[in-house]
Amino acid sequence: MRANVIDFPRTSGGCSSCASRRSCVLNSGEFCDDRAGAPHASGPIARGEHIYRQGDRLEALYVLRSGSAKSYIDSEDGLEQIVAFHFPGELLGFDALGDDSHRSSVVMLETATLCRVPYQSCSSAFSRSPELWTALVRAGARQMSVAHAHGLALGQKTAVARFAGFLLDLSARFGNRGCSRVEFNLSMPRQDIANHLSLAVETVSRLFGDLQAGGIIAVDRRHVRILALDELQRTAGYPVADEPSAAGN
Amino acid sequence: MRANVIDFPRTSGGCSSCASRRSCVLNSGEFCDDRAGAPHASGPIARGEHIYRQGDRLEALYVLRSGSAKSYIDSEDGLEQIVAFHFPGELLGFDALGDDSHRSSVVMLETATLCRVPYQSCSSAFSRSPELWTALVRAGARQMSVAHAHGLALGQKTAVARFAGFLLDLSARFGNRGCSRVEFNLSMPRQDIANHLSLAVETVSRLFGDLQAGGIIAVDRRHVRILALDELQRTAGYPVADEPSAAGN
DNA sequence: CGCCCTTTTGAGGCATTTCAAACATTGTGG
DNA sequence: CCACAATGTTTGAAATGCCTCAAAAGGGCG
Repeated sequence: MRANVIDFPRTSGGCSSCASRRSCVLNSGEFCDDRAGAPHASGPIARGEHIYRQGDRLEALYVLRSGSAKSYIDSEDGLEQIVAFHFPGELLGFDALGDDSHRSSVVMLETATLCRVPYQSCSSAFSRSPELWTALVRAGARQMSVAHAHGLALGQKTAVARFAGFLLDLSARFGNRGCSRVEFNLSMPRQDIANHLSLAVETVSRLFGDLQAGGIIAVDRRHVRILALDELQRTAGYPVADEPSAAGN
Repeated sequence: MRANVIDFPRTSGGCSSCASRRSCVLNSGEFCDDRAGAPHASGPIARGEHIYRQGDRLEALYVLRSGSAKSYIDSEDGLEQIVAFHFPGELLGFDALGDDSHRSSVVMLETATLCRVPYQSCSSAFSRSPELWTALVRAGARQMSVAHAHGLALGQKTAVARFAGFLLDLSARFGNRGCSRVEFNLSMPRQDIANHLSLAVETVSRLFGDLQAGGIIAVDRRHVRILALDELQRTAGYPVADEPSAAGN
């Protein structure tokens, strides 16, 4: 259990030398090697730069290799919603497969690198590398579950519960990448957290304060330490011990 | 424009005689024919019956042939969220591809029939019928966009806007199936609408009343007529003419 | 015909937003 | 290196949209 790192490692080169290999959606077949045509890291992409924008024609899918990003959608009436935050190993662009044009935009939260997977059609993708294609579809289906769970949280959970759930989600994802589950740095501003959870920035700020006052977390700017994981889970609505579970709606 | 039917037609037999063919996710390749092994209609499934439940192992994907259904998820803390309503031609079960177990449950809202597409693995599915598989993945990706849009609505739109958007969504989907866009029957109770939009039943009831009072719709139990489509769109937040569009969050 | 489920209506409460302003932080140019 | 501007964060007080609670009316079905 070497889980005390609080920042993602960064390497260059092919998959075999990739620090994010362990949690990479591509890491499930022999295609993940330093062969010609295999996925490879891009050059560094700066914070604020877009990988693609809503409406862009689908040219490639991407896998985040290092750094972090957010994807968001714009509605016809000018609303904007951050659909997800992304960390190394995660698939970007799946939702463009519907009609070959991106239905969301992706922008980096910090300097990052990514692997580009050129795309032409499902058929060619599958023919070229069946395992790769299979892994991508499975990752897409998982994203669907995440989206649904997020929708449930947005509609039915209180502000604290959503917020606690957000921290736990980050905790788990960092943990899965070999980083600490209880201490990490947020790569996004409060505003982005607020938008993602559909809360006012002020509310997010207050929630940080409340959880800290309750001894559940310790916050310093973007640095977060989880002091009472069980309490945080309880707050998020996850049954921890033998609690009375609330009936839905 | 023969769009004056207010109920979905029902037929039996193969794809070539399917009344829902025009809007079917399967209708994009030669696999959609009355060959051996091609998709075929099931016997009638009664209202309240489940096709599969959250946690069930993935054995097949389904396409709704007639009738309507809802899919919902249960959270660890007992909350339940209706993720989507389904109409003829739509794909069911995509989210199970992530780890081969269903992440949601599907139950019929009225007596229905569906086509079963046995599933073993992405590879076998693709090998057996590349076009079918391609169509399914594309449908899955489109569902992702829908889920994201729904999340945006849940978090950032007011109750009326969500409700109006819901009616417009139904309107469009009925229209795409050759039914009337302005007059239709709801196949789900108020409670289900409320849950899907994350509102209280009482609120939904009041919203029906409000829109009717405003002359925008006419309601009689589950029968709905849209009297002022443009007003409804405005209410939903869609820019109709040259309106001031609100800045997002 | 009567029971039960669905739908409607009313009144009050509360979680979260909105508005307003101070404060901290980072980056920039002098 | 410091002043200044721009951005990000925190805190307080008032406003509000939707929910909760309570109860009655309407329809469907045995």
